[in-house]
Amino acid sequence: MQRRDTEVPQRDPSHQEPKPAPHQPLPEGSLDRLEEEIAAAAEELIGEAVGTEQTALARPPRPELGDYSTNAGLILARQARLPPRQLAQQIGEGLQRRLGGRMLHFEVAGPGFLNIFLDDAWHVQALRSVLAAGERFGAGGAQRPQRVLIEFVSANPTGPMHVGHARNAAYGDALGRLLAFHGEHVSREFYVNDAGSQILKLGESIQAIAEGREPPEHGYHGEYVHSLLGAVAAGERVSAAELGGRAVAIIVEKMKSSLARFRVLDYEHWQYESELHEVQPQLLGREGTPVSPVAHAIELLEQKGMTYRSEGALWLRTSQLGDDKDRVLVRANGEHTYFASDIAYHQRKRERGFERQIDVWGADHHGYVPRMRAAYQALGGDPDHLEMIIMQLVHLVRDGRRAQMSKRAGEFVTLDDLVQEIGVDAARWYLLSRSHETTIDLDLDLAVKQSSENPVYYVQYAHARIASMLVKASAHVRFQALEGPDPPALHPSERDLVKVLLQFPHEVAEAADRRAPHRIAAYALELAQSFTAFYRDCRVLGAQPACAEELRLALSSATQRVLARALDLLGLSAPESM
RNA sequence: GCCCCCGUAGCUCAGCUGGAUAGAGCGCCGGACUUCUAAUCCGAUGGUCGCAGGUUCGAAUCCUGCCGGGGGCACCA
Repeated sequence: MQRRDTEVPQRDPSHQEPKPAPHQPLPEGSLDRLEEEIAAAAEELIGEAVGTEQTALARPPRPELGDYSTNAGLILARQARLPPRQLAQQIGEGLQRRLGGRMLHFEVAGPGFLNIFLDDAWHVQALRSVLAAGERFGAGGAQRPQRVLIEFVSANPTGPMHVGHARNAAYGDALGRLLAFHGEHVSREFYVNDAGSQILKLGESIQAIAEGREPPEHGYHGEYVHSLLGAVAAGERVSAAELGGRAVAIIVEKMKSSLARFRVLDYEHWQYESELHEVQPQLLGREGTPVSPVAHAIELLEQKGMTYRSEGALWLRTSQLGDDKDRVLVRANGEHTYFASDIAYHQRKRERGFERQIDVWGADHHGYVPRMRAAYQALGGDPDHLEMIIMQLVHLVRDGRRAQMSKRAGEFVTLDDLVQEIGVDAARWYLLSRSHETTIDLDLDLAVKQSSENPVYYVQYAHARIASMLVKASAHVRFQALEGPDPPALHPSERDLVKVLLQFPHEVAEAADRRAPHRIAAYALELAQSFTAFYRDCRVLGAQPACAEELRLALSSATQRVLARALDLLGLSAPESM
């Protein structure tokens, strides 16, 4: 074993840092630590601080190329004024002095890669660091935790949620879980568009059907409207507006239960658009009297000189802030546009103290992005603090051809249909294992047929396998601390599994920073595969010597924990048995 | 016309803030169940990374142009 005091990187030799307590070792097995050592070795050579943003510690494509490789020699060659291979060689020598026996040897390869070969003790120590982190392994990597508000789904309350909403729901929910685990303070909201003409139309449609008439032109048809007839009692005379309001209440309740079944974590707040038009006692306007949030936002924009009147309407100068043209806030007929409500909503969110707002929108809203960003900026917000994530569409495929999703044509797959047909886990995996930036083709018949082959079950199976194994083991082995002597030699599959586990914090950080939960799905599959290979190659229960069994149980336990975490981040279940 | 997304194996998709011989799942073909869960495993097949230039030691990745697919360009929501 290396002496610890030779391994502490001394970035500033003149500053005496307190030695770490013997029982609180630095996370020697962590990749951050390894990167630090590489950077330190490079700095020692170059004699100045090096930019490590560009350098990367990677897993080489083939095992013969070592456990890890770094491109530091290539990236820093210019700064060091050395040929890349020569620099890599010297960094390797420095690293060898720092890591001592933990590094078996190194090789310089290709144009200047430094390939690093680590010994078994390094891997065992790495596993210990994973175990020591416990449930927090991979958590809390956020640089500076912020109050983040994610608004997602926000389906119009005029009909059922379709597969597009399902994708939005799965994504927004997973992103929320991911950011929270990463260390952000996450809130979730659903924006209910319960104002405007569409709700009136909905009321009129229900009225018409209740009275045996045809719904009005551009009204709502179909079974779904029939299911809302409970909003009006037999013989009762109510206005279309009132009826529309009642229908919204019913639909929102339906959406809540559908989302809960889809395992979407509860929203902190359901924001009704209509409330943004109501006078809020605590919100004082220019005149010193209470105003509505919409009026408040418009006043602010007027004060900043960002509005003007033209053709009877009130306009916002969004074209000054990157939009193609100016946009109307108040129409000539005196009604507010949807845009005005949305501005008020975003302003309220900011005033409520959210430092970052993430809106998850459908692809059909992408043209809306520049004006919203402009408005946010016009109100004094930092445009970088408003993220509008555009989800690409889910295309319905029937008989190998794309079909338009249309309520009238019956080509309409709802969130509930999807859950009923293939289940929550398969549906979520299907929607979350792909980037939100790519369109998805959904052939429901095919999805049903293939649902049993969904890779999600492979991941869950690995989890269940470990669970069942650990139940058998727990009676006679203590493994959590991994206190025994290191086993004689690790199997390649054991070393590989350790390295895949070590990747997890990095994967979480990447997925969170890039708003890309699908990376977690890819990682979960890779981890399950590595575990299965390990399970195939290494007998766990009863392995000899005892320290080998202890290590393998520890490895299994750590894997189970990370699998469960990855599944949870995607809102998937982690069954104990299958 | 302008803007956004996509084009990678038979299919569905990863990889895209530049790294080594481009990956996975499914499908297809051949094999493995008295052994810790066979919802598994092993092997085989499978690619002009849409096309053409450019930048670079190095391009699926960055830049430009083109082709193809999808979506959006309201005093609708």
